[in-house]
Amino acid sequence: MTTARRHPTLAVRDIDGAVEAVREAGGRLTRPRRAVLEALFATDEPVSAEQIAAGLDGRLTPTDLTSAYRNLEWLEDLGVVRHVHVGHGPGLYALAGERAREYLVCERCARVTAIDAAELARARAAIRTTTGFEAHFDHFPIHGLCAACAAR
Amino acid sequence: MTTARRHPTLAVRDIDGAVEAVREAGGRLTRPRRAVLEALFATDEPVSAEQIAAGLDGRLTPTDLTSAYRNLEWLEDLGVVRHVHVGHGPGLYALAGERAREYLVCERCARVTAIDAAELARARAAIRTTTGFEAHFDHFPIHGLCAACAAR
DNA sequence: TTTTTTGCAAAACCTTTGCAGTTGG
DNA sequence: CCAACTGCAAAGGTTTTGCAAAAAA
Repeated sequence: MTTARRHPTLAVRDIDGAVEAVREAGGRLTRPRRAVLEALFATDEPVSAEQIAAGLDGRLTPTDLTSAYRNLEWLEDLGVVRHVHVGHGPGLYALAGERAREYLVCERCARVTAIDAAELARARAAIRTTTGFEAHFDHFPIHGLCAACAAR
Repeated sequence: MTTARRHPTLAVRDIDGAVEAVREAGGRLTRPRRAVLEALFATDEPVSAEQIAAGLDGRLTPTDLTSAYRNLEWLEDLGVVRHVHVGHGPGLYALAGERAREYLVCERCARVTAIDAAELARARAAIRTTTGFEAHFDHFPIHGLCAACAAR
């Protein structure tokens, strides 16, 4: 789970697309590998390596935790997976190609809000203008006060 | 090192100001407590608990790591200290009252840029308008590509 | 068959906790 | 004196590493 170095996003629509990407990269489609991919396709929000290894809390085939971590890293290098840090807990993994999402975390009520990356276009433009940075919020979310908590 | 819950900033200009704040809070000025404060005043960038305990790599009186953590947490509750997460390493601590700084981390070259919080006013305004969030970037920095890395 | 990948155990890393002993006020 | 705090040791939570065994191609 590295911070620097970013992998080009490799969008895959379904398991078959992911399998193709794995093959194309010269990787093998092992059981844990498939299990990790199936878990990621079975959820619509970022999940921890532990949840993935547990088969999304029992709904899917469980896998060894170490294998989950290794495959998540491998798939992240491939560009198929990415991970985000929400708070101080474990990193949360998701498919990189999913409709680009970015996260907002309220530091008071701890609520996590996911929004479409497009919604932050103006903010990104402002950051680009004043700092030269091309910012994104899908790895470290935006922290602050949500509307409700800010109103007090 | 909690994420939710935010402590009101208590700006102190120097060690004496910090000592006064400690006293006012009914706290004792112990040796480790003073050592932590001295370390924070002796550096102009966020430092890890380990660096603080090591007396900023030998330049200051070393302290027990656990005491450093406990005092940092205590001082953070007081509002005198805050911490920021830059990448995947340990949390980095700084005086909360220092000229408000916010951080930008390049995910390619890993360079960390500190800027005055005021510079991000327009970005914050854009985020407020589109999401209702009152954002700040002194706990989780802004991630993205710096100008140099984005240019390629 | 050959190379990749697994599964387990163990370590690494950062941070917190328990507790008997020390110390600041 | 006595509550606040320390220092050590030990545990906790997350992630990585080593290595012999298993399995994909």
